[in-house]
Amino acid sequence: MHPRAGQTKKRTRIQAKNEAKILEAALDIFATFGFRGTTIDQIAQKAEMSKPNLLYYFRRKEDIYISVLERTLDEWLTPLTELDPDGDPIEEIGKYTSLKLKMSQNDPTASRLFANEILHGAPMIEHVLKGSLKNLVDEKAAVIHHWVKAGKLTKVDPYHLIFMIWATTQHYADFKIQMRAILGDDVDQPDYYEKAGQTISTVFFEGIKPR
Amino acid sequence: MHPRAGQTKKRTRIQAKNEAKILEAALDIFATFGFRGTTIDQIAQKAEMSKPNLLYYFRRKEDIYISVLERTLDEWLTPLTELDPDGDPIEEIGKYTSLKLKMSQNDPTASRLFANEILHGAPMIEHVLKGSLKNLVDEKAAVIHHWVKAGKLTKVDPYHLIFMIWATTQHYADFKIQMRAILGDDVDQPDYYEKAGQTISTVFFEGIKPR
DNA sequence: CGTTAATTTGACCAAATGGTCAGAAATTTA
DNA sequence: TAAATTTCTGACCATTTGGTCAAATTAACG
Repeated sequence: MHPRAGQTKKRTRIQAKNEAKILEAALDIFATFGFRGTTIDQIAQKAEMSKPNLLYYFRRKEDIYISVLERTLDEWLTPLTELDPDGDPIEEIGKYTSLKLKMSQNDPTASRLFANEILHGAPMIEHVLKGSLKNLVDEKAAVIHHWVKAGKLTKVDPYHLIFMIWATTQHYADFKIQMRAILGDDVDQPDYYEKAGQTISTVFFEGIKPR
Repeated sequence: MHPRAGQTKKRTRIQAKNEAKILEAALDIFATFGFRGTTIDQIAQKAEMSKPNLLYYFRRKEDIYISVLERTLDEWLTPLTELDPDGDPIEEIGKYTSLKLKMSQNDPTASRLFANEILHGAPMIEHVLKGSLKNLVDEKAAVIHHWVKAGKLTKVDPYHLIFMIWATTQHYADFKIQMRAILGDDVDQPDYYEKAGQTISTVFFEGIKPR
């Protein structure tokens, strides 16, 4: 029987293994070439199986894509959920920024996957953006707003601050090729990200205006 | 005779008009769907001409794409060239940031076009990135380095500072759909960008740590 | 006006690609 | 081991799409 036919049916060992293999391969390919730029054959080749066999597990290309997006999304949102309202504002934002930067360093494909999707109008995950993402951001923006009101942060708009953090950190995943063109292979060494983190921290906390 | 056959040949009135029409249409489509996601038919339709007629002016899809990239690139690099070594550092960086943000507001397609190209590995413009872009950035990074040495800026790495400015400002073009999902239609109003500019300025100049 | 050159189009082709299907091979289960 | 079920594959199909071409139409020019 087809593995997707019944959702309640128990998953086979082979099924679990192959689905994982496909999704892992697909993440890489989709992140590099986007949805339309990716062919099923590419994924199949990377997952070391024939195209019809891959289509035995996922009926349509779109199904693979959505699965990959969903699977990556949780991991992607987690850091923001950990922003603690009761913690020290500077420390909390520092931790969050640093964590996001680390994710750009260690798993740039996830960032690129979303960048692609959003650039193309987010046709597949618009409802997620307007749903759980919006809710989460609204919640954390309120936390930051509270910190500002309490005088624990300079007066800034919480939403734009969050956007700035996303922008600066994800830039290190999405635009790494541009950085490599400018700085050469230094960008592949760990101390590159250390320097990035230092600069980001300094600018975010102190600003560039000397005192 | 084919218009592309002889480069030195004078361009017809019709030729100039249609080429411009094509490139304008192509910018929009390529920025939205990327290179592979774009079909010649889409561009032809938007430019209000038949596909074979479009191919009369540009032999291959790639030719259109490269033309669009080249045409947009100059405009894209101009602001950085205007960073004046003899000006006041804070003022110069402020002007640059504000100009880039305005460009994201008024011509987001250009930003998205490059974001797409770079995300996909910059296959068409790698040589430009390693050439004129690298040179320009090296030059301006030296200027910033000088400012830092002179104590006119907080101690930050010039390259990472430039990357931060790119990231934050271009984010408002590339990720506008995500912002709209979170903030609604406010993002289409002018005071949205004003608020963005204020927040960016505050963070960049003062930092978020209250004093 | 009439000739020449530029422009436009419909019809068409070949390759790429998403997806199907009948049946072979392998695995599980009784 | 034998039947039942799952997994896998080669061959195949339909559509999309980049690109060609001969011929028709229009514009330019002497």
